[in-house]
Amino acid sequence: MTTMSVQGASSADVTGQIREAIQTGRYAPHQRLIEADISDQFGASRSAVRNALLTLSSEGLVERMPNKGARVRSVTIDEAVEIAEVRMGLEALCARKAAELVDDDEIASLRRLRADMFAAAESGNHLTYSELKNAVHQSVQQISRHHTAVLLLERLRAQSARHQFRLALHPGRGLDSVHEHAAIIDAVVARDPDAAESAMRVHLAGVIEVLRTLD
Amino acid sequence: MTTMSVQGASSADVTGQIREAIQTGRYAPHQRLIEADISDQFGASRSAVRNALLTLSSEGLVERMPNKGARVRSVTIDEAVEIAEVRMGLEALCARKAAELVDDDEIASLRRLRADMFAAAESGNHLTYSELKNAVHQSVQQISRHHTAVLLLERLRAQSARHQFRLALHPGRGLDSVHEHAAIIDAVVARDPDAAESAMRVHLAGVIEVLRTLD
DNA sequence: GTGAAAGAAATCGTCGACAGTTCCTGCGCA
DNA sequence: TGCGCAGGAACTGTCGACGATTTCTTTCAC
Repeated sequence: MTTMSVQGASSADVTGQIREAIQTGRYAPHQRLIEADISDQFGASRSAVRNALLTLSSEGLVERMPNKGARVRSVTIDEAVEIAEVRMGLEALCARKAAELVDDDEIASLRRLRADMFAAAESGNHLTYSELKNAVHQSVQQISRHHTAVLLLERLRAQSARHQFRLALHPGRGLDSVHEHAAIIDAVVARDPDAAESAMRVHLAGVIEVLRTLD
Repeated sequence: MTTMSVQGASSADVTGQIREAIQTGRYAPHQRLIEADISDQFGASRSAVRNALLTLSSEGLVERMPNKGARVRSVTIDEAVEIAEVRMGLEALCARKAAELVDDDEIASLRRLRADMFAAAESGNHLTYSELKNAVHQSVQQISRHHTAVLLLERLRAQSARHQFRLALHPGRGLDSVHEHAAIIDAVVARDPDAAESAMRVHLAGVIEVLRTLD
């Protein structure tokens, strides 16, 4: 191999890097994203960056104004509430489907998750507890086998990541939350679609409630 | 202006043209979309076409395999059912919000729509009747002021346009459908969120039922 | 000083060319 | 005949350059 490739980071790589920079806050909300600057920053061509911004725009992480450039999309509280409301509809659907389709292995896995969650909650380990809560939602979605709903939920989660974070360190929340998540698991494990959908709705209604008071 | 622009159709134009070609069936489902061919066909540059395909892929109208090209996405019956299930969740949310937020002008407009719909149904005018049914859904979504849900519904509708079409000329359907749509309107006009959500769910459950038997 | 207009700078949008990848085809060989 | 393996055709992917548009700055008349 004598001819070294002169290509920098490819389109897909750059997309990932920018996405991470947005989600970790290295690029602040509402910050302008200038193609030339970013391409320097990552040692990629401007086209690669341009494509990345196009992709991220379709994911809702970036806002683009024709001829005026892109900026990090900042989701207002109102929008975060809208997103949570849509999530409620979609996750309710997933919970129902999950209760219909869950198999024995998945039931075992959910039971383990439930136990771990209680353990983490009692030992006050907030970080792993938070991760386990997310794992509950993820599991339910996987079990539902509903590709369309899961895809949309993924995108919505990315968009509201920032608010999700603020929510996580909201005081007082977490105690009810354990039982809400446990109720979801119990309903799915019991293969009761109505109860599963209802438990998921109760849980997300609580989330929306807190979101509304956030400021 | 002495220097004529040599630019062909721009990215946005091409996107629209290809989108239409897909939705009207000029590009058949599963047909390969070769960038060079299309750029000839529309007198546009290959980059313009490429961007268009990227956009349409994010809208779910086109499928792209890395290094292997794009093709018209063909939505299977199973996927169409999934999409309809998600629509049920989202439109139920919109119906609920619409019943909460509807103002007097919108109520008047809905009443007119209701009357027109019955008139078209009785006179056997299938084409305008079908358009009016769509108008009901559109109106409810507009009234709900739920940008997030409306945006997602728009995309889903584009994806399942073909099945929507087949559904329209399904025999026997249309008679119940009138009353289902009327029930939705009545509930929103009565400002009854629970009834509105429920009426919308009943209607879309019927749609899903028919979809499942389609083949 | 103020405001409009001209000019310059910054940035996005588009293009054609070339590089890289996949897929097909035909050839040699068992 | 069947199989592997060049070689080439058919595409997609990436790049740097140029053109268009917006935004900032300067200039000048009133």
